[in-house]
Amino acid sequence: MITIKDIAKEANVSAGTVDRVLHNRGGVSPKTETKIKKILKQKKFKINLIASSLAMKKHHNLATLIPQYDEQNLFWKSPYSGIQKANQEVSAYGIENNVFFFDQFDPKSYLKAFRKLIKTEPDAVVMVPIFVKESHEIIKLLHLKKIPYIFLNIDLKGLAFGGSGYNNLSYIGQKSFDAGVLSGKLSHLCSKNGDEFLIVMTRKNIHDYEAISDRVKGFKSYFQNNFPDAHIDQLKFDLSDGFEKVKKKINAFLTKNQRVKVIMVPSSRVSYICRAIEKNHLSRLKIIGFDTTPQNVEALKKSIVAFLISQKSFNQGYKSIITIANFLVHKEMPAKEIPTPLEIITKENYKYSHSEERKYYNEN
Amino acid sequence: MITIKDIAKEANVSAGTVDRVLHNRGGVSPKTETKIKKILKQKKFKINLIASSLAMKKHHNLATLIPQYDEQNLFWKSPYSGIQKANQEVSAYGIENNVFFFDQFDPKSYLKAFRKLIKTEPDAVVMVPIFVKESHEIIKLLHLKKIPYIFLNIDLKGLAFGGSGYNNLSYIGQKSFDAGVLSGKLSHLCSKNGDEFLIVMTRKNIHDYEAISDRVKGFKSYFQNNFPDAHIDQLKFDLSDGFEKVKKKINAFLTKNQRVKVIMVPSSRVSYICRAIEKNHLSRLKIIGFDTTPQNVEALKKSIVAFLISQKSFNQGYKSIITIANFLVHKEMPAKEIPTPLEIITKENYKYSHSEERKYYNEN
DNA sequence: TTAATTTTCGTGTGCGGACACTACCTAAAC
DNA sequence: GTTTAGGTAGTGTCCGCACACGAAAATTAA
Repeated sequence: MITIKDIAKEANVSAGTVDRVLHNRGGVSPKTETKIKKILKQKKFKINLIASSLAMKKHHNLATLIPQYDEQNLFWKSPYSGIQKANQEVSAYGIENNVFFFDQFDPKSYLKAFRKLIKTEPDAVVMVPIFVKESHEIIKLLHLKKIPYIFLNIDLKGLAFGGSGYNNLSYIGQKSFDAGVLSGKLSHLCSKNGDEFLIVMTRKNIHDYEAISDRVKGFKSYFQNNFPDAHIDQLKFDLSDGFEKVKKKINAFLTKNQRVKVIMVPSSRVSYICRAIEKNHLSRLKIIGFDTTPQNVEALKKSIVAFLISQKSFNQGYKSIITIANFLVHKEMPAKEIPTPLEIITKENYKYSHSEERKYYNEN
Repeated sequence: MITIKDIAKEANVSAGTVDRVLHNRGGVSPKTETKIKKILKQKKFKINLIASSLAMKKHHNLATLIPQYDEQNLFWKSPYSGIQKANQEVSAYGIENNVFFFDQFDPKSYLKAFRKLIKTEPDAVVMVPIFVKESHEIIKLLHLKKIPYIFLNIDLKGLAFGGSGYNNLSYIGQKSFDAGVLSGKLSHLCSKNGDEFLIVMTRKNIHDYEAISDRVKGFKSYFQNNFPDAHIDQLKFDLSDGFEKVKKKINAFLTKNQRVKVIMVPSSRVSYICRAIEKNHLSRLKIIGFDTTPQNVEALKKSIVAFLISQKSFNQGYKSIITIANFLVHKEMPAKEIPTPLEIITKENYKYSHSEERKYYNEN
């Protein structure tokens, strides 16, 4: 292993000078600089990240703004776990992360949580920009204070700051449209000629309306581009609809439309829909949904749901922190978009798919 | 962040004493030991791995024994890339890894490569135990020299050492049987009542016979457990069969058996089979294969292949090195089996699935 | 009580790099 | 010729931990 001292000796300079060259910190004459650079390349010197980050140890102060999860809505538990795992890892690098929760249905709590957050004067922010208007306010302030921020799970677009869009360092999450395309492909693969398709939308999680509608668009686009004659129906439910009403409506529809053989639920509420469907219908149906919430996985294991498309939200949370930590510590510029894999989960491969998440749970 | 010094101050002892407690190195009176341990827990002290590994920096010497890849057989390129990536990362921890290649069809080259390997006196070995008899010899020697070893990609079983099996630290790879079950599920999902299934086996890669036959067993078991009436045919080709012969045989079979609608190829040679199948047959077929070799991905993108089941061999290689490095540096005992996810790849999600591998390629 | 041991613990150094501080040298200004 | 500023380069300290060495304290033997 080549060290700075090795290079220094070779070039007849001190370690300090080599260091200056390595970090372009100036104060080195062109002659010695080129000499050192040559030796650097020749010996294939690479900074020892271990030693480097130990020596740097500035105290960085992160902040994270994410929705609170509860038993009704377990979706946000997963990214939070990933964030916790990452927090543990980066703490050795002198990075501390404060997490601030808000109610995903209450914009006011969002702003309130942010106000708390900003008081900690973070060096960078990871946020889930659920509410459009409020996020705009928040980001304006972050921009003003020159605090870098990244979007987690939701890719807020907008014509902010004179049409150039938001200046988030990165977006970490799923490409919803492509996820929809994939659900279209899977739907089609497990159908035969003449089968009809049904999209069931629930408005329970109003916030990710964007993502859900993109999935639907992707789904439709798959068929438009490949099998434009396919017959696609759509059912919409509202927050206010009770379970019984949903049940009645959907079963009536399925009774009337016996050729519907595949159902796609573009939200994470597929298990809810499954519970509403009567058994005599279930047997002829292939059902495709999103996200591996505990309830959805249950339905998958019972073979009620054929496919779940996972966005590995645990990894999303994990990656968001690691990404911003690398940015702060090693000045590593992340990609503007870090798309999550579109993971196809079935009853048969589930147990292999979230091993890291489960491992984390077991250890804690 | 809590440091050893913080603990020492709190306990009125020196850092050295805390260190002794932390590593059970003895020489500490029971009184102070319990006192320190209490404070350790109370303050939730965790060793700073960064500083720790910097201070430890013993020089570890790894060795890897894997098949050489070539244009005929690109499968082994992927794990090698993963290994290279890991090598880079662990080099900062003072770990050097020497890779030794052999011809996957030549047991002699396997032994020869190993003889070279053992001369470097490695502290641990990562190996792909392709050849049963020769591996037995190799492992006997490793056992004798007390060199820990892990299996990569192939899970060699055997009644060695008095029936207890091999003492590999870990196996990193796919659970072939379950991968077969998954292929069965996918096959079934994209079939309808009355469709017949065909398994096409090539004997080109004779070494992973075990894995391939396990996949077939898994495939069949899926149907036996769920749809025992399913009609499953099987075609076998030999190394000696030329492409033309394969072509003739398979097309004749498909012409005769028009109800065959799904083909499963349990090896990584699915694209080869696809090339052999005439277009008029292809249009009615759903084809499922294994491994994302460049040729297979090509067939996937052309919608000839419906599903590929990937074992993420890049990650396998990567993980094998990381695992053994953690074992050497942090004495972290790995799980006896580290199964790779069974990743379902389609045309639509391919681009999101191997991002790390591609990122690595781009950077190098 | 003192000497000889053994047990227990404190100190110092180094891992590789980052960075502040200082020392030197040259050249321009006086 | 002396002063001074500006550009270069060297030195030292610290990051948090591991480990060797030896000192102090406690115990035992004489």
